[in-house]
Amino acid sequence: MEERGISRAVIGRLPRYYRYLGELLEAGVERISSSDLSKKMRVTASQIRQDLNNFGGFGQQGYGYNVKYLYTEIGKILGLNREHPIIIIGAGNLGQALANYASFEKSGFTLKGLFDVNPRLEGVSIRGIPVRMMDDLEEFLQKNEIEIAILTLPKSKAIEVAELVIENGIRAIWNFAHTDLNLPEDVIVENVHLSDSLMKLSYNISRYNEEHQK
Amino acid sequence: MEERGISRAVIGRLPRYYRYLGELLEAGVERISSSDLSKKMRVTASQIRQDLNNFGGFGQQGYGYNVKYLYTEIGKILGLNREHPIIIIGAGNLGQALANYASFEKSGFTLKGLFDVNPRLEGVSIRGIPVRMMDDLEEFLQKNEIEIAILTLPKSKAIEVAELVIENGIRAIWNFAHTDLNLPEDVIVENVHLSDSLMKLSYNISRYNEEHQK
DNA sequence: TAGATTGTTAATCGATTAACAATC
DNA sequence: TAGATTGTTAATCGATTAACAATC
Repeated sequence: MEERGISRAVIGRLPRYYRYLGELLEAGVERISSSDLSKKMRVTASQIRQDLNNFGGFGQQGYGYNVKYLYTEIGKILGLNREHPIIIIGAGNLGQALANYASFEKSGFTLKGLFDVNPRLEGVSIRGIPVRMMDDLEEFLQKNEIEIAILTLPKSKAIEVAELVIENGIRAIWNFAHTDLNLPEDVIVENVHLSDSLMKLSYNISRYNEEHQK
Repeated sequence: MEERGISRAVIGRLPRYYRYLGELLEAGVERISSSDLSKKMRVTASQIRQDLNNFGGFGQQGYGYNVKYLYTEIGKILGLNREHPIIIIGAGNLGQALANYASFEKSGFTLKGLFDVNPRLEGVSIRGIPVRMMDDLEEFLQKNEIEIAILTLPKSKAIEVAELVIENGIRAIWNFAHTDLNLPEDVIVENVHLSDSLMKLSYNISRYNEEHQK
């Protein structure tokens, strides 16, 4: 159904569309036109129609888009209709914050395991999932089908742990270590750099200050 | 020095350049050519030169770029040479994770205060900063010059708290609530949506799976 | 000087916007 | 049917890449 060769720019916008449609759905809105959505999201109506049409016609002339249908279809494109078994490696504050973030579950990301080196965390459970020690990781991966490993680890550990999980069948990594992981071609990685986003904020503040003291 | 009208795309790449240059600096590398940097970062050398030239000539023909100088200059462009007093509102796992992230300090973001509604956190300190109760926020903002408020709050609280801090002089917000904040024009906001990044990972997995079962 | 590599212009490519015919 | 709004083509705009003259 979905065509190959959709541009990065379009994909990058889909999650945001999905979120806004989710909000409309919760608010009980049944249908919406590209023009109304564009006002809400501060993008052009043209772009919304163009983006959606990459995947086929989800709307109807003279009517607009059915919110629930569109929400579901974008969910399918993003793969949110399947289950994604995940584990989190590194159960510090960030690991625990992610583990507690229940909305992931709603989108199909189900937490199967939590790992850490810190023996003090042994016995601790988060949302019913016990923190396991790193020594048990390899065996765990062999016994359980896990799709995504979420790494909240210090830079120094991230690379070796990434290699370990890949050896044991993991094909996708969501990386919060403060370094880009450069892994084999067939491993799918998203490197998250919160500090990049903070630096952009800082840049915008600088520009703002410059303009306002002229 | 820096010109107006630099494109978003360029700004978006600066933090990544900055990070890589930081790594080179730590590794003791003194100079680097756009071509070597391009291999390391998997972008074109042309793009690196084009990007940097938006801000003036940082390199030297026949030599390349001095790593330390370039690092410092990009830091200046991003505003990392100034101090940015910050507070974190919401001292749960995510708030604590951010408070503990010491590298922020290195880039000029100094933590001045931590706030939460949860009385159980009263008395808890993170890196020497005590968690204060939300009732004290307004007074605190009036007595201290704070530039950035970091919000790690549930959706339902985010909007009212954002309005409160803005009334008390905050001009920049780094927002981790699961909703976009639409605030007055003169407030600078970065909305962080971790789930967007996870959805992109999910999309990439889907495409990968499609291709490999053909 | 010869070699290397930038700064910068020109060419290409892709993404966004505008416009409108198709159609519900 | 008339009105509304999509799907889609064409026009515009911007960003990336290629090429090379300037210069260290």
